[in-house]
Amino acid sequence: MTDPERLDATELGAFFALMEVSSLVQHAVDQQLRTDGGLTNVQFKVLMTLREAPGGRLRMTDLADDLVVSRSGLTYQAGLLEKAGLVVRTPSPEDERSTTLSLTAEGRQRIEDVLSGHIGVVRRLLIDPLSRREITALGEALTKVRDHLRADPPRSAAPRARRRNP
Amino acid sequence: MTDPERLDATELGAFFALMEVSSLVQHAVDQQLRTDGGLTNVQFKVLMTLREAPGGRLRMTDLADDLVVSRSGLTYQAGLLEKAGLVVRTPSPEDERSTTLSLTAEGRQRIEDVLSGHIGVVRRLLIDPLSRREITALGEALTKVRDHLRADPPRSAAPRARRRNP
DNA sequence: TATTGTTATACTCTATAACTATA
DNA sequence: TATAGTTATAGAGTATAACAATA
Repeated sequence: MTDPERLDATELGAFFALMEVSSLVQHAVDQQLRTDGGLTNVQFKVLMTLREAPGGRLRMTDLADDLVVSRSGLTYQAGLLEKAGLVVRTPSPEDERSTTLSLTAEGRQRIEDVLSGHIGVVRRLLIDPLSRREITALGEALTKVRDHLRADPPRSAAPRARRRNP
Repeated sequence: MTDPERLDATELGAFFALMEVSSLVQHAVDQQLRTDGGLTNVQFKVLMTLREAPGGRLRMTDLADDLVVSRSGLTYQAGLLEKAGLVVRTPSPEDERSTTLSLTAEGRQRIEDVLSGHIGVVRRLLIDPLSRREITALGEALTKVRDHLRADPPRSAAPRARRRNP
């Protein structure tokens, strides 16, 4: 199609706008999570992932894979969250090697405390400035890109080989 | 308009797609910069900002403001870049307190070495999957959001008060 | 032997505060 | 007094490798 080593003004504009907007939104969200719930973004993701999981619990390794972090990194974050009472670590009955990380009632409450502000930030910064039409167009374009990225993951984003009980 | 504490499926989809796409693209770009030029994203930004500046040079403080980092943080990065020969620090003649950071020939070359791969990644991941129409729509929506974000900066993203020689 | 999770450790990056030198 | 830049220092977070327990 076009020269692969060049981007025209429209293409470059879309790229720069994407990076700037996501960075500003991310920054605002980080701040909101910290202010409203004393959570970092990673910690929020841990809690949200647990909440989505059946029973609000996941094995450490599976969770680490979901979040694409090292197991030792997750151990560190789980320690912080457990100390805060938002999560508990319990040995798994079926496999004594495993640890199950479970959301506590406090953890669920913390998500509640934070979620409406979270949504508020997103709405105010990203949604409100756009017409319905533009939101749809934005979502469709980005979803298309995401599907391509997932189909052909850029090396480092590739999910780890998932070892399931054989 | 709508309930500020809720986002419908379309709105939520746009938000999630934005965060996932930007994160994957950022990750791919980081890797490309590291592989092709041994540069982190911050270092690349330093070099690019210098290249855009008249004479390829900027005062440390001005550069720190541009990049929204602390001066000590920039000192650290400037040290790395200088050790790599991509940049030189020279005392300013007009104001003996100031240090001017300048791009070296090597620094310019390094940008060249990295830039086509950089553009290639962006094209391959973000541009190629989209039609021309979609690229335009994406850029327009994001530009609109960006303009709003800049007009009403989310606290922490506010540019610092710029002290100019009074 | 392989896997789970933790620990010990090292490294990168960032920022705050103290400091030096100019203005 | 105020500003420019560096340095000393500390803190957060990440990962790799070694380890203990279990499969």
